[in-house]
Amino acid sequence: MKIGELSRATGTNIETIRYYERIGLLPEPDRTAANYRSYGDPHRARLTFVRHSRELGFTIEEIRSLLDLSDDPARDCSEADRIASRHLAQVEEKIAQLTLLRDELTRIVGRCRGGVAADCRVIEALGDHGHCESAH
Amino acid sequence: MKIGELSRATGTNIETIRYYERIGLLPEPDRTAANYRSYGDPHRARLTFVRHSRELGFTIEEIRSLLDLSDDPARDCSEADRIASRHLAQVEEKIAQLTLLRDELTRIVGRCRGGVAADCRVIEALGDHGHCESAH
DNA sequence: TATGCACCCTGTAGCAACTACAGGGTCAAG
DNA sequence: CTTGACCCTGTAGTTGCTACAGGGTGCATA
Ligand SMILES: [Zn+2]
Ligand SMILES: [Zn+2]
Ligand SMILES: [Zn+2]
Ligand SMILES: [Zn+2]
Repeated sequence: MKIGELSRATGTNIETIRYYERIGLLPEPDRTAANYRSYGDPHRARLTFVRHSRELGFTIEEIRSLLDLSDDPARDCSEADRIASRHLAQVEEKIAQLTLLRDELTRIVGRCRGGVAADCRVIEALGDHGHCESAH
Repeated sequence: MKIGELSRATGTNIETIRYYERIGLLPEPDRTAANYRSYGDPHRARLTFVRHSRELGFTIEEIRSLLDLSDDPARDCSEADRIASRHLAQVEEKIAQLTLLRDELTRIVGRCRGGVAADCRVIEALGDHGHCESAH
């Protein structure tokens, strides 16, 4: 399969596929006589793994570790568990942070009664954290 | 006040202050005889506005628009309201997205029972979105 | 007077994870 | 034989900083 086909099969931008190869996340595929990249099913599975992990928010380096692990089927899987748990914790923290932000923004947006910039409570609130109710 | 003092007064990295000047977010300050930047209270207020807005998640371009607005006190403030509301909507969307992610990750992490990588349900789940319960 | 040290300057390069060209080659259909 | 779709490499841009390298300035101390 050529790169365009792999791109369509996995919903991945062609440039992104080449990028993953360049950084060593995907192995270099064979080439045709015309120097075109030629992929097989293992490549497709690996790229699917990468894209799905990215959609779940894992970083490239985390994915690299997870791939190393799955390349070595006899290894203990506890590292995968640790990586996923740590990532979950980060997502939970990010949610907590954004929730604080959302509450603060809701308060700020609600203060505007229209008028000129000089009197705008939104602009005033942005210039002074003292008007905030949380540490955000 | 010199840049180090402004840095301490606002909790902003010195390099960041110079960066904001370079991209035109902060005006070029006067210079001392030794070519050191020299700031006054209006600079401090402006930088405080920028930092607080950044902490609330506004982009540099949004902050640029908000600053333009507050530089022109007679202007109608509805644009500020629009920018803040749109940002709030984005934050809410991000929270919704991360919540889906969190639920999916929780499910995935919960599947690991230990053992070798070949049998790991975490690695299996990462390689196949078919195991997911939401669109995340 | 020398010298150490904290501070300041400019300019450039790096981070994450892509994305977007420019400038060229390949191949099948009409 | 040309048109169009596809492929190649290499480089530069995105966002919002951060980290030097390689220099200059200013004040206190030995
Ligand atoms: Zn207003
Ligand atoms: Zn605040
Ligand atoms: Zn496992
Ligand atoms: Zn999924």
